[in-house]
Amino acid sequence: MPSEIFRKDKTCCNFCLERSDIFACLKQDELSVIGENRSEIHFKAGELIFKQGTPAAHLLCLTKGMVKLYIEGFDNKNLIIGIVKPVEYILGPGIYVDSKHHYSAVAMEDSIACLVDANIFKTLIHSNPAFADEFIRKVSLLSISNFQQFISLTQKQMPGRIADVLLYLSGTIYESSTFTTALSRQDLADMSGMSKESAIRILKELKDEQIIAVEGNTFEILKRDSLEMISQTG
Amino acid sequence: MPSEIFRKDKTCCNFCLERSDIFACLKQDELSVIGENRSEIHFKAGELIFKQGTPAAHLLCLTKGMVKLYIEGFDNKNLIIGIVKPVEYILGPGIYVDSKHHYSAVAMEDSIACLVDANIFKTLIHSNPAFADEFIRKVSLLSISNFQQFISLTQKQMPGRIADVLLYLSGTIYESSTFTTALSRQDLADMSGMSKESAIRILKELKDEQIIAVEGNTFEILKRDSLEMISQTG
DNA sequence: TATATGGATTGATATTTGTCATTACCTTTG
DNA sequence: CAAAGGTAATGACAAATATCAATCCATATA
Repeated sequence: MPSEIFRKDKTCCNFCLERSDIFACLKQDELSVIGENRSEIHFKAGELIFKQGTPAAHLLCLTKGMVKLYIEGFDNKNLIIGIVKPVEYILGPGIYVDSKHHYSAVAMEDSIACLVDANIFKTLIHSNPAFADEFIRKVSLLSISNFQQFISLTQKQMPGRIADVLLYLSGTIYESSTFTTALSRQDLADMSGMSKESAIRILKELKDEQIIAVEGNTFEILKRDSLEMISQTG
Repeated sequence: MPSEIFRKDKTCCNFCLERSDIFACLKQDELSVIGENRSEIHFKAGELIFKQGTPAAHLLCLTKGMVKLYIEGFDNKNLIIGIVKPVEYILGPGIYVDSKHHYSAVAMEDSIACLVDANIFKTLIHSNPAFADEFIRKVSLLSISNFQQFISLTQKQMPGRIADVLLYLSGTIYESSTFTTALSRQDLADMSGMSKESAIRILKELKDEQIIAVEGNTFEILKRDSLEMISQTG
């Protein structure tokens, strides 16, 4: 349960406390440790939050805005592996391996994030088994969703991949059949592993077939069934 | 350090103890718990060890043979996400999420594996922070290597992908520039996300260019530099 | 030995997808 | 207003890749 001091302090980690399930199992004094060792950072839309290959020593908890995570590949081609929205935290796999970032993060919109030293996080995992379980559960969920994207990108043709991206954005990220996104067409292409032109073409086809409506950066899923069918048939 | 009783008992978990780094941080009594609660299973080449979608409640530690892990996609197409050799353990992400397998495992050769109840594993993670760290480290490493494969499969063309598979087999799995594998051409295709025929064609090209030698299921890397170049240039 | 079986190989062809060039559109800036 | 810059959209074309069919080859089986 949230303590009084956190209720009063209407910033970052307090907010996290109320939303992100992973903090639910922390005791009051453990939350205090986090609260005392965090720094809140504001990012403007488009700003780089951290870059692949640089040293990583912090857990990042997003409290406002939206962030895209992407692996930088060859020829300046990126692969977007996920979108993060409040209140969700980002803790790359490098923390336990080589203390480096293995993907980059960019603020898609003006965003606010809290940084907590990774060592504090590790200490909590040692001292609180339930917290450790929650953390491993989180990592496992991420791994499972990676598998999904893996299959989508390697075994489906372009319409199926675009369908998956649209269903992901509508279902998981914006939680609405209509959504306006800060993602560019290039970003959608980077999520579905194709060229920008191909992404545009597939979107136009879906639009022509009245399966979706597109108006600039506003999308509406008109026939979810059809989209799911396209996702299935690859 | 291995205890006397484990030294005497020359089977599964004792062997694991001597090899797999994750067990190094376990205390003697903790190892005993594992030792008392394991069952050793023999698999013939080609046998299914567990199937995607079925209930998962065990940690599997491979002590002999070789196992391929693959995601079953659409149209009977598989994506091989990794090869496991002794002494390595397999603990899918489902254990902490939905207690189901999220990929299938098949014995490539005659294999022996020990099964340990996942709950025992979870208990150890609670009681032994160093073990928890090792485990999370392992999961993180897996995640990082997933990213590598992700980029390889989505951003490289066929020669680059085949090069990556050959370098993986030579470097990580067989640890030799010459190796004979139980993997079929279809398996190599399933590792690199292409059709069997395409895989065969690329292998032939590499052979024609004297970069590798192929004789049935025996491969030899003749020019590692060239192969790495092909991997880089996609 | 003859015959089946399954993987490996090859060639021809069709499909998918990327690249390149051009234009349109929209916003910002001088 | 005009110019500039960026994203979006479109068409023509080229490259990458899959599919299909046929053949080869080794091994198992009758």
